[in-house]
Amino acid sequence: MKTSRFFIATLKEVPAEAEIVSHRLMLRASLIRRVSAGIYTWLPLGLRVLRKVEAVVRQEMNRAGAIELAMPVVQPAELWQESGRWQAYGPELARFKDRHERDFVLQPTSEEVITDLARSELKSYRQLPVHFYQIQTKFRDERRPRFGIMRAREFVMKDGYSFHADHPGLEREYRNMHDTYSRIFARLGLRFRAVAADTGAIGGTGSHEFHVLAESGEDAIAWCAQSDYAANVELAEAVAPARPRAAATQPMRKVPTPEKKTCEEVAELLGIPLAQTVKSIVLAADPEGRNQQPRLFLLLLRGDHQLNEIKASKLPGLARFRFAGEADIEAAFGSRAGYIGPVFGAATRSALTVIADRTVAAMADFVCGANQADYHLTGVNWGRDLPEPAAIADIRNVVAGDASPDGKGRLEIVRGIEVGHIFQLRTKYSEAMQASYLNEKGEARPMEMGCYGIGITRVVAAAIEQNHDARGIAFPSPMAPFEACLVPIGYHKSAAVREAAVRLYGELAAAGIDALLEDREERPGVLFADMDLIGIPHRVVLSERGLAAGTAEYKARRDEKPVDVPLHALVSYLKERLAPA
RNA sequence: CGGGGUGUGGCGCAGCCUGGUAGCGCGCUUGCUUUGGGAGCAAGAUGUCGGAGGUUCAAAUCCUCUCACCCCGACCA
Repeated sequence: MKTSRFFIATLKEVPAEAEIVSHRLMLRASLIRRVSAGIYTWLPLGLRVLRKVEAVVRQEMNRAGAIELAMPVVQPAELWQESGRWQAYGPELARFKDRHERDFVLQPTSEEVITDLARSELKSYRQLPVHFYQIQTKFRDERRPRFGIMRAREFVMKDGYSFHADHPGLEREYRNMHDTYSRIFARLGLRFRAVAADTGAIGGTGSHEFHVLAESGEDAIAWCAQSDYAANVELAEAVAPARPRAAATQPMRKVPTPEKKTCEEVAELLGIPLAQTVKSIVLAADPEGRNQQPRLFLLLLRGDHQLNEIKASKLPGLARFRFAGEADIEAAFGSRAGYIGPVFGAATRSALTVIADRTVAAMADFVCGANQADYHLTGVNWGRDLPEPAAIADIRNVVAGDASPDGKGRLEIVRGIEVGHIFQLRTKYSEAMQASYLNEKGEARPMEMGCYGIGITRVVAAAIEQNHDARGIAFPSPMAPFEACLVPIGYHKSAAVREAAVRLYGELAAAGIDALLEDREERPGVLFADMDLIGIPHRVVLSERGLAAGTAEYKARRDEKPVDVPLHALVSYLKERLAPA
């Protein structure tokens, strides 16, 4: 491809709309342009990148035995009513009526349509297992689209759905997809990690997320260098301290702490480590009934730890909790928020449920609020100053240095961008939509289902987050818009350079190298800057000087300095660099 | 949805407080020079100042309403 006949519309300045690196670079490099919030045009350069990612995904999915099909973007409401998602999905699901006033949705995923297909086409165990997938546009009316293509409303996803006669069959395919996804992201040249994810209400062994590691990632991942444990922090278990609780060494004392409300302030005032303090969080669960009081829960966490709301919501009675208000707190504790604690009389105790984090349950001589404004208690000990906690649970986020739940080392925390998710759906949809098959005995059985997604468009943004420098994008070769570029110096001045460039370009094309010939009438600096910005991984420069010496100059995008390569050896040299396919 | 912010040539911004000829840089057009890391000089073109209403002799500027977009929180590929 000649650049003069392609569309490159790079920007020197960053549009004000962009905040994160990948978004800025995608705009500057002319990969995308915004049309509306969370809705983008993929310019020719960006589309090439997208297609390359798709190609790798498609190839590996096919290799894994999945079969590609294409389902509609516009889907009838009836199927969604049948699965229950018409009611369950909420405003993220874009709905509209056609001219006959019939309801439709813009699909955010396609479980309904695929299950509808399966129930009408798959009748016998002999037809199972089967795995269908598509690569196609999705729409989710996000409450807050952001970061350009990273969290768009319209995006491209590879979504696959597998059907099985039994759970072991599903588990086999699940492992197959786990391996396939790992191969895909490895082939794309990304540093990634597969992590255990929340399985929600469905349960089972079944859900992993694939995260591209990047500082700007929205998710925190806990992983263990000494084992293969990795989990989303939302899910990662904080195990109980290995050491038993120490014996009490201090008497309980009430100390004045005027205007010091947070654990940090109190620790600083008293000159003690933050880890010696206990913070008290009050949650309220509103009852279904009309005039009943909300039930209050006092959650105790070490001062330097954070509440994990997902874990809390899984405790009995807290499925739909909210944070208690000032009024709730004062009514129960007789003190302002900021000074409350677990040491109180029977009246208060009967009004609420105390839940201590595992770490707090093992603390001794700790500091907490005194349930009296401007006072805290020090030297507090379980069993002596207050009853042993009624309930002990894991309610905090893990932090770096925590023991790994598999007992094989310590956890580290890294940030990641979720680009893939695999899930064992089991029979959720097949039961709701009566997708059953006949087994060997002629009995009807609901199909076991799995679903598997990769955010194709997000992969592009994530790859840029992970691979960029001051000059622009440094695409991993497998997803670069072009594999190599040929930059002749003086293309429009020197017949020798022009002829050499055209000849070499022909040789590269013949060798199957997807190269870009930079023939725009611009100064060299402009051309170099553009090629660096759009992230072409390999660059060859031709000049009169080099031609006279019988050499061309080669530089990889990430190299500091170029090297001279004899012209006659250039194609084989390049092929070697491009190598691993 | 809640909170914060921004809308001025294609892009990045100043001007607004204190009302009075709409400006700067980049980009674009033409010409000359330049040509190994985003060139120089000269001459140009491009604005209903997001929209509507109001105050005023006069509104980019003050007031009201509205729309769009961005950023921070609960969700997901």
